[in-house]
Amino acid sequence: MLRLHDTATGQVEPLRQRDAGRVSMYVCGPTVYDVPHLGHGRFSLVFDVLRRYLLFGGLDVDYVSNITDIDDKIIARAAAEGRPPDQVAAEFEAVWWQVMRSLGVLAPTHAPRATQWVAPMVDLVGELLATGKAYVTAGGVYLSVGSVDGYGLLARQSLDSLRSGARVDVGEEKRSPLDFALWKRAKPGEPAWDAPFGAGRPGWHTECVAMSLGLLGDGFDLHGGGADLAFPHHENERAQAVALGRRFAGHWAHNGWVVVEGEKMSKSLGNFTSLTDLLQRSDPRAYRLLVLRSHYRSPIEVTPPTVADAEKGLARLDALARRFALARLDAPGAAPEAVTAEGALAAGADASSVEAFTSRMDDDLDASGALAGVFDLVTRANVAADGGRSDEARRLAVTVVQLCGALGLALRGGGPDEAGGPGTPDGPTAALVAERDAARAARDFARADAIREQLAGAGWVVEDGPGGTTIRR
RNA sequence: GGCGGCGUGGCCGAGUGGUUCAGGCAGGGGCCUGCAAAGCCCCCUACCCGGGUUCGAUUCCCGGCGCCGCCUCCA
Repeated sequence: MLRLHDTATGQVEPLRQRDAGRVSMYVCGPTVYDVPHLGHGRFSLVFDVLRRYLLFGGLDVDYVSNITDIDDKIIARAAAEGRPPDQVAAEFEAVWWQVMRSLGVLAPTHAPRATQWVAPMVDLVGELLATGKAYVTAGGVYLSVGSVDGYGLLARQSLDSLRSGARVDVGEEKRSPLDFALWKRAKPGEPAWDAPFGAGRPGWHTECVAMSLGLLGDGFDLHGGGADLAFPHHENERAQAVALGRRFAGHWAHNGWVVVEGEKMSKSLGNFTSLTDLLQRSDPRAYRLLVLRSHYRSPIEVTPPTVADAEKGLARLDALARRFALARLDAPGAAPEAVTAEGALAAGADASSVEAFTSRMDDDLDASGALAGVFDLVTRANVAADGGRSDEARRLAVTVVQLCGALGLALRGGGPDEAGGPGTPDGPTAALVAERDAARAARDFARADAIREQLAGAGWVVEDGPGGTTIRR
């Protein structure tokens, strides 16, 4: 049974299910006003790993992750570029899904767009007004947080203490600095939807309430996102649900930062902040491995050296898959379909290793520890193979591939038909390989080395094994 | 000002009141190999500082120092 840190209590607690055998989770998705950055990648990977691990345990998972496609930033960018906001949103949403695919993130069960949920949001704001806990101003509708019991839970601070630190914007019509917009009245030229309290657009915090409750129902199991969403975003979502007397998320999970050279990543810090850049420069699986290597709540350093380190770790895993000609879990995309414990065992994985993996992961998703166990299996598999114990070796190697698959890591066994694999050498290249084998058989090592140079020049890594020369990219 | 987190061996990064241990990467030495690559073995080996609790603390408590984050849009 998975135990997971809950931001609301500050404790690691069992992740309870409202409906037996089924987990309902909501993860705050991106505002699509720009290309995704490393932080988007991290939360997507973290919650993908969580989801996969729940699936691994045989649970069904309803996974909802939204697209915020109407927002001040989108409007600002559209205005700056002289095009409609929905065009900006559509462009960056497309980039988003493409990046998610390349990271091997399983597609959400539902991926609602804010603009398609405006009607429920208008209803929700109307209900809040009816309770008297929300109020209308010239600029829109605000929620009075002082009327909400327990406001500050996720910040783990009292309302008073939050108030004392709050910065007050001049010119706002809020009754309290912490009150937040449920609805923003449209200024001329801005996109607007009709509402009884004035045409405008929803405030950011409102959409997640409407969509999570609408798609997953009251008292859904888990709400997640990056640590900076805990306050105020998630707190403000919770406040709305509480104000309406509805049961909201049963458990809150937040992942840690991406840092660059010791500081929170920011767009001003140049290199590697864009996820698309990272994925162009390195194996997308390396970022997943990097994320898996540290605890999900810890900050991670993502820099060229740490990425390179992860790529080398990946190479060790791939080499094992190659040695045993395993790893077909990557079809059809960059990541495997969900792997279940049952499926892993049926595929021949070692039961005690699966158990060890499970107990690590059950402990607040200790992926780093689980991964250490996997690397241990790599060594054991190689040792067994070197020692001629091929059945044992194969069982351990299968375990590695299956457990990596459970974490969403597709290993590459070097098969020519493998998605994302090296591809089949063309005729002339294959002829060179054959010629090199002949030269080695004839002990013409000068010729063999020359051919290796030539192949290396074309980007092939040459490996001589008992069965002859193999090459790979 | 309020609240929270972190400080581990060359680097990254887990974990724990006590004999041996994370794990990866890098480095050194060996084995294997025609040479490489891959693989295996061995070595390098830590817990910010000062008190306290304890038979014993890197692990618990207190204090200090340093770093980081949230309190404002932010993954």
